[in-house]
Amino acid sequence: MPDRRRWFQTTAIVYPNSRPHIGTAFEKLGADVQGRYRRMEGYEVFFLMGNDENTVKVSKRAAELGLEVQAYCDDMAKQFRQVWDALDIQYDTFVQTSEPRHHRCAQKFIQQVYDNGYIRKDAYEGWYCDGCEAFKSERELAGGKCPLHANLEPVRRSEPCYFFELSKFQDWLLEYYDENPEFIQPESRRNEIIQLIKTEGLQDVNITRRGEDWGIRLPFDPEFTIYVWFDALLTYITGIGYGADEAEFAKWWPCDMHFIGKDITRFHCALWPAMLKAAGIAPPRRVFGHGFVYKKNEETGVLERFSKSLGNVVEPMEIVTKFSSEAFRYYFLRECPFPSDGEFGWARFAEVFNADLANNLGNLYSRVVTLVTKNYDGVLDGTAGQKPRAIEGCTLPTTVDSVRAHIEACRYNQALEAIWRQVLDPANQYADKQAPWKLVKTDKDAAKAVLFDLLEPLRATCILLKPFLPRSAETIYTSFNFATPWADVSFADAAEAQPLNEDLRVLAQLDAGKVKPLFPRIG
RNA sequence: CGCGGCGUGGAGCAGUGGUAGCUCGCCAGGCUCAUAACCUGGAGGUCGUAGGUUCAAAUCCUGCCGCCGCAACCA
Repeated sequence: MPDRRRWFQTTAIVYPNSRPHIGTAFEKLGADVQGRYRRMEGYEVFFLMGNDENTVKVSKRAAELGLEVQAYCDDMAKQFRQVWDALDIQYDTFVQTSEPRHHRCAQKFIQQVYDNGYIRKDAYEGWYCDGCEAFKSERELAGGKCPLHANLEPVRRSEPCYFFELSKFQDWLLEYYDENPEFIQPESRRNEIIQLIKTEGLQDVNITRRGEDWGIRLPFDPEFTIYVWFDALLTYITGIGYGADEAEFAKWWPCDMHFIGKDITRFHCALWPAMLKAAGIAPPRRVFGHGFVYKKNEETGVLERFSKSLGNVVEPMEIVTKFSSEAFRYYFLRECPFPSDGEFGWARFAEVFNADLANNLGNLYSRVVTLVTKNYDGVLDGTAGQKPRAIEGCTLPTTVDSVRAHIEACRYNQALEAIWRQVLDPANQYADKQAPWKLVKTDKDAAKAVLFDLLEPLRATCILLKPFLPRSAETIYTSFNFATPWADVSFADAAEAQPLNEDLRVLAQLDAGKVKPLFPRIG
């Protein structure tokens, strides 16, 4: 057991050749919930994000726009961060791979791997397209021609390069997977990778490019630059001090969770641990390959991949501006299973928002506040030191345990479902059954007790929702004088009623005795 | 036989051997504190298909059909 529980997590490093879309945001969101949850649970958390800028595509894009590459990268990084900030992604560092620090540390790393004897100079031979000025794989040349330059004949070409000897790590990797069943998550992805390696095997990979101006120089042969994958993965260690601040690096490494898209599991589950092993560094603890979000075509009902050519890209800011970051967060976390695929459609978005946020949570909050305000002037006398009675169908300790388990397995949609079905629904049912608005006319104390009971599921919900909807949960929670300060709440507090030192009262700002709707219905 | 995933009431999903469940939508009723919100009840499924194993299969096995991902500006 480490003396202090710490949690280091990362999200995939993004190519900034276009602005982030919903799918990119989905990943950041899933990681954010995990990070916020771990913080609540007392972990010291470090959340690393960044942009992958040392690629030919980026320099081309900058050239198209007539910008200096660095200026272009800095501007994109700014734009990305604006989006992440708008979505309340709570990250601790944002690495740009064009930073001098990253360059230095990456060079140190590759030198180490070279010194350890896992990089060899050889010749790369393949089909080269003069139009693209790049090598093309057999697959890309299906039909014998480059799909982008059908008028040109691909030529056989050979050129010097450096190979990373990935094949040497195949057995070690399979062993590592075997000994660490949690390494690749979810399980379906793990099976996929193991199967892939067993059937196709791992080949040595060319990790250099020649004749590029933009990128990181190979320290032992400056004619070459480091190929983007080898360089990008290093962000995960250069961002926490590798090669610069060894104490800091030792504190955070190995990584507890790399969040990545399912398309790049190979790089993170095979290449990355092998690179680290080659440099004498421990492999990461877990890699989580999340699913993709597809766009539901509102007219045809067909699911499409977000793509510029289809013109169906939805930018996160569009939703945040129209609705709110909380609405954005809720939809994707509740509606799209993180471990597998999900879909986005405007109609569905409104449906989910209205049903769960407006009608259920928002309405429960507003009916309770109104009842307490109207009938008791906002103060429930005599509730100091009291404990609420349990509501039928709502066993908080059980629910808290299952929500916890779901979050730890990144099953965010199931965590949210549990909160709604096991806490909020019973609360609304209890309200209806006890009818405190009626009871208050005959037995004011009994009605008061019912309202006091109703506040408990609301309080627990806020705590459980804190990683998911940080703003709304805070607004609701701080509408009352609950005992534990918002900044200090943990899941354990949600399971057990916390007696107050003073009578319970409504602190929310009211307009004519009513709260402003937190989630105004759409439509 | 490249690898992998999916096919459950109108829509979206849960359910890995033992009376088919949830959300939305729809219909009827109740309530009126609340954001025309809330609560109760109902209609609607032979769980893609054909076989097999079993006392018992949506759930295990096999064949077939259909859809999708892994290779392309794209997470």
